[in-house]
Amino acid sequence: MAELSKAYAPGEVEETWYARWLEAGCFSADPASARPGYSIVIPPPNVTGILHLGHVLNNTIQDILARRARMKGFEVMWLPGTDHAGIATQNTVEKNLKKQGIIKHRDDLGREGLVEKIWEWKEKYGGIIIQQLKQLGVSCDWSRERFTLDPDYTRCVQRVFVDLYKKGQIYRGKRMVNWCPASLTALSDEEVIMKPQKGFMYYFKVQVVEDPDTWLTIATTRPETIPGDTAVAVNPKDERYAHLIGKHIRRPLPLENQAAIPIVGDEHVDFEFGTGVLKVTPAHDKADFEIGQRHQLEVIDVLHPNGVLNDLAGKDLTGLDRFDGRKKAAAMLKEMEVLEKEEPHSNNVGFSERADVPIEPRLSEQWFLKYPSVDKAKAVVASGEMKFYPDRWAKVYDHWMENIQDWCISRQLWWGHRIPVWTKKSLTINSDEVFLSIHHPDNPQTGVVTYNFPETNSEIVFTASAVHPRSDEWDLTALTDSKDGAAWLESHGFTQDPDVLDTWFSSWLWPFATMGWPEETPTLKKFYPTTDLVTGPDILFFWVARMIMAGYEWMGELPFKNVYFTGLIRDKQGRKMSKSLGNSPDPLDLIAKFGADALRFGIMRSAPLGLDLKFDESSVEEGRNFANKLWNACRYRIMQGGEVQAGEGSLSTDGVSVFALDIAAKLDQLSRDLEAAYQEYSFSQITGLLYDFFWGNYCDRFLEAAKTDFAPDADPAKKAGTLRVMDAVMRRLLIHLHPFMPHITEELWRTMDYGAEGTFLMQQPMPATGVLEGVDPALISAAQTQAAAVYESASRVRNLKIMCDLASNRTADFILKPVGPWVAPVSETLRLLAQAGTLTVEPDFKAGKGMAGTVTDCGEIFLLLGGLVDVDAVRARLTQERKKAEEEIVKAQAKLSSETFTARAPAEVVEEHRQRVTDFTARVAQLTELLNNLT
RNA sequence: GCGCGCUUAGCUCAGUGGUAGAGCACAUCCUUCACACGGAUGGGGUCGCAGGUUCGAACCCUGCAGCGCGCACCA
Repeated sequence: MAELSKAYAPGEVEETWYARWLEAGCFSADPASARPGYSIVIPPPNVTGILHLGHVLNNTIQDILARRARMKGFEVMWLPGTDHAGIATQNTVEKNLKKQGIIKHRDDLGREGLVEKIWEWKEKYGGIIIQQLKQLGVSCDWSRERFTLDPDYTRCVQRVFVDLYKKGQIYRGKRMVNWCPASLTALSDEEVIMKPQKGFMYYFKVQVVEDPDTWLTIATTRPETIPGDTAVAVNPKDERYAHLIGKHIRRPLPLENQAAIPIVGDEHVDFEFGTGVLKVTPAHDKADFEIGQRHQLEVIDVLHPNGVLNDLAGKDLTGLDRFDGRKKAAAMLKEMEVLEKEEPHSNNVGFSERADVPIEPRLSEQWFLKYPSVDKAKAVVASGEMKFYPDRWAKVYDHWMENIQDWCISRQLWWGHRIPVWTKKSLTINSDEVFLSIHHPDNPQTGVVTYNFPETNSEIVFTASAVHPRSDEWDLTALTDSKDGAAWLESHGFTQDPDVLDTWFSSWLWPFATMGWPEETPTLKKFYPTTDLVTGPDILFFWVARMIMAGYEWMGELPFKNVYFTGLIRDKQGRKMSKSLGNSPDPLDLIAKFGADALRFGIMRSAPLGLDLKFDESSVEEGRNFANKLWNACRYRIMQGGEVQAGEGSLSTDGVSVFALDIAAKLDQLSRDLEAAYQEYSFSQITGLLYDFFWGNYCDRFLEAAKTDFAPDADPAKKAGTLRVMDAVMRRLLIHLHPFMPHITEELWRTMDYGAEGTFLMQQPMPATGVLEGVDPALISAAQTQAAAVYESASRVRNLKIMCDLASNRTADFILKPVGPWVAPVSETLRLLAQAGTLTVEPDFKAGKGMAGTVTDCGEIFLLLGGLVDVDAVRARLTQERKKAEEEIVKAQAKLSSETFTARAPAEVVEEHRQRVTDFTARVAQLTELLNNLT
């Protein structure tokens, strides 16, 4: 055993062990292993991301699960990787290029140029977060690192797209979508966040064309869209307006085109809201679009994609941003004297999650997906086959699945998986064999035909649609998931769809696309489905739900058995971590300052199950202190010398003190409690158990008690026994602590020689049985009672010392009147723990006058310091104690005197109360005697 | 509007029906040969409010309030 420094310095230790683990291949997963499989796929961080505390929490949990599983005998695969994160990454790189003055607009580089720049960026910065994760000590199998734009991965995405298309789950359509005017792309519903906004409600009046005396008042929050209005709607049941249906009003804007637009009746209109008259702008509102469909209304789009008003908005508004246009339009209405009022109004507005600007409902041609395997995905959680922790998220999941909407999967971006669809327009019938086969009688016009190209060994899926009924012109759509197929299409004049797929359309394949799908690889066979998924509830719909559906659709099985949802990390005031607030500490700084183990333990200790975590640096400091304490406990063991008891096996109890037996019993209890807490993924409970055991029981009690056996004149056999127990307990404690604090435990394991040279703690099997297996329970129980009594008594004596105003370092002499013959053999330990000069055991001791004392579980203990005692203080203390005991008696007796209690409460509860009365009565008697002695 | 969660010591949180707990912070004492990143002792709580169930409620039920989250959304 080596010497240890007085304080633990984590820096070098952590680096060294991580390098050793990597070198020894400790993290690599072998699909051929005979051990049962355990797997986790990492939630892939954004490739341009840097490590933040959310990652620390999430990956520490995964590492704990992975390391524990390894020790429990599983072949563990933790698969790491990164996500290309379409919008976020393209935005980041574009912004950066603009900042550097390389481009002003993405078009300056063009598609290929920009994508090339993003790849350069990815190569340069893409690995940062992975390197940072390594500093945290995570045990991912780095040889399996994947990226969602790897060639193999792309092939999976394309294959899935083609497959869904063939199944009729994917379609293209002109729909109202959520348009981000900043990123210039469509978004899914999940990427829109509703935010309460303060704006104005504008009330303006319009004249009925057929009845010039009648004016209608319309309330709107968006007057800039008036030029796009193609009707006004009223509820047909609304008596105020029903008679006007079919007539027209004059649209006030644009000034140069004050068209007459119809008044239509539509049930959608709520006559309680506003004036009960709704302006209908089919191009810029989802509900309005639907009204437009019902009444065959014209669609007038008055906005450019970037949110600037276009020519159709009229000469006064064109060129203005939508928000400036709003003010201008309101001003114009006012000038026309049709603006009746504007009043402050709060409403919810959808914002683009990424760009944080209000989204614009916009009619555009997009690809949509009807989700596959919905029923199976719903059932697997509802039935409990897949478990959510905490399980309340199952309800949220269920609700979303119940109301599931088609997914807009196309994005008008360049960074991502390009949609594997090619088109050729206005083809006329000719001798093209492909076309002829599509135009087969069984597949008239729109059928899906798969064609295999022998020369390229690739499959292409075609559909054809007539440009006009009975015309000879056809539009062809072709899909392929192969490079050869793509090449064939390109060379035959087909053009690929310019859009890319939503990032999540690749992420949802993560659990199997990373394992070699569609081949039936050994990895898939061994490690799919994965065991645990650890993620945040914020991506429950984005990712988790979709992975479940994808898992069933292509693997025929669920992708993971358990999902653990972490909380959000907030600052001490409960605010979200954000760059602008500057309240987000850099994990690497924390690691440098306190060590990775300290960060891991600290964050886990303050992470309540299923709740947000309020982070404070002091928790990491506590982790550091804990590590240091552990270090010193081992250091103390080393200082005692003697052979270390390596290896497992049950503990011989010959000559072992009650204190040693007690700590061994508590260790076995700890092992059981930990197992139960792991079953519930209750990490704060686990850290609590470990902390209490080590600090409270092992250090504060056992280690101090053990010092009796290490005194120069102590019995060598006793010393050996205590050391034996110390080693057995510390050995297992290191095993239990290892998943949380891998580096320091590995270092101590080596230093203490607990394992054979060249082996690692991280590869140690978790012992299945307790160290006291087979030991007489009565023996253990007696030891525990005695040890507890000594610890309790020591505390009372220390308290007595302080009451008598004796400083901690003052020695004082005591007399102990023992409660039984077992006390004398442990009295030396009690003396040590109580910091007494002498502690004389005298069964027949009779206290004299003016003698301070205390009642303990070992017996009455008196202080032999007559004249120096602050009698008043001791009296006050004893009186207070007696009062408390009397109150307890009153409480217990009150219960016992109730007949309903004695009749209805369980017998053991009643008995317990009787016992309490007896115990406290005895205590009161003793305290009274002590008080009498005082005067 | 619907749903979910939270409310316990100054702070962060444990505590699923039977004696209210921990860590930190605070106060006092102690550098005693594992650790001052430490030890010892102590003070501190009508368990958000109001009802109900029960012999007994921090815990179960109902209502209310405050905070947070999710879904939906009316121009």
